[in-house]
Amino acid sequence: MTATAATKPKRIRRSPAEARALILKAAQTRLKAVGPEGLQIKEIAAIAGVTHSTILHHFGSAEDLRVALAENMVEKLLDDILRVMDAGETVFPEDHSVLFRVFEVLTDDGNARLLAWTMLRGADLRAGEDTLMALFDKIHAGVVQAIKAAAGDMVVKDEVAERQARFIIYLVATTAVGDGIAGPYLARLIGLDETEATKDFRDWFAARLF
Amino acid sequence: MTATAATKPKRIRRSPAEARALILKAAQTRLKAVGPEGLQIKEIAAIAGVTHSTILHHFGSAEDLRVALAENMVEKLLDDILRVMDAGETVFPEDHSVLFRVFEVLTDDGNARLLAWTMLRGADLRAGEDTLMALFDKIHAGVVQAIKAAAGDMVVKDEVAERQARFIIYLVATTAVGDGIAGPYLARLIGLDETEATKDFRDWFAARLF
DNA sequence: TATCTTATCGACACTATTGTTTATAAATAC
DNA sequence: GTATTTATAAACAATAGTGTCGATAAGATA
Repeated sequence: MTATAATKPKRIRRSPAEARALILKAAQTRLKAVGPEGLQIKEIAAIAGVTHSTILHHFGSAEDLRVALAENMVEKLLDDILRVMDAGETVFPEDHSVLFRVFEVLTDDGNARLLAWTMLRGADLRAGEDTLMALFDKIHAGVVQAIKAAAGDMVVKDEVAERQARFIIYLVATTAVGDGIAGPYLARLIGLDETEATKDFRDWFAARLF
Repeated sequence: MTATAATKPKRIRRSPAEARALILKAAQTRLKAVGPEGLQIKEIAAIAGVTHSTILHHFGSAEDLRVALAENMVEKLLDDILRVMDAGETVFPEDHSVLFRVFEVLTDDGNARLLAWTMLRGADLRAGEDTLMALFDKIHAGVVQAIKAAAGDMVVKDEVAERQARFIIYLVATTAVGDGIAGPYLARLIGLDETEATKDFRDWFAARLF
């Protein structure tokens, strides 16, 4: 509004990496605001302050942008979980922070919805699979350790613990995804209030994981 | 191809209820084949053997058809579960058939995907809520009974059992929904093969529900 | 039989979204 | 300073999917 600000804003030329990051962030904002059905490139472009053809230039297609966003999210999520696991001395099962973090990111931030949306559209989500599997391996190792810790004096065979760890991870992941999508609806039907459907349920769930 | 069959098939005029049922069934077929993203009224119309404007006539809009389909599915699912619960003498926790039925309907028939799709589009799914809540109440009662049975000689307070039953139902529902959507993807990442991700996991899950 | 209702159809119109093309300007290299 | 690259933009084209309209015919009612 100032006189000096009246200088017409010229074109901003970003590096590809910067542009992609900017657009992904705008998409993330849009996702949280209106859900995955609002994820159309014109809207995202408006938030990012670019035109929709710029997005197409960097991502190839609208679908590819959504896939990139989902992959980006999964990777950040796993990374985040690993950091929480590494941070706490007592991870499982006394400490519920890891589990809460999973729910927080997937449910509360709308990422489960994005993930579901992307998958329902038949996207492959294969890119970066090696990275993700490596991250999962680390998480798996942490859970195995937690299982043995929870067993106390009892000796747990490696194979048994590893298998159980995979099941636990699968359970947590599917539950968080389902919670993120159908949680509010189910809670209403079943008769759980806000607190019960989130904090109470998550505590109850965490307590009986091991 | 026969000469007699050459009689031009006249218009078939159905009752509204019949027409709706026919269309819903076609939509269900299409859903299982290609997932919710293929649920477009022209495709459904082709399967049902009617034109897409007939669908619009009976359901009002394409979105309303999807909502009707999802509601129809939820109601049939709950009804089905109740029937399984009533049928077996020993329901929970020895018998896993109820749980397996939930996964079967939600995951294997693609209904979790439909449900998620409908919810992600922001549909309300409020119609028939009273009916659904009544069904849920019955299921809840069955689960409470199972909890007490599982406790054996130990006395379980009504309040405690009822609360736990709600959590269990919530857990099963969210898990099945998440499994139906992200199951295959997660299984691949975690390293579970087909059998482990379905039968084995479901058995393991059922065994530790109570 | 005559009349009325409405389920069905076919063709068309509308809109939202994606993708394409051509031009320009901002960095970078020489 | 000149040339090259390419990120950005604006206008245009294409498409898919939904919804509308008028006409027709199958039953229902009298």
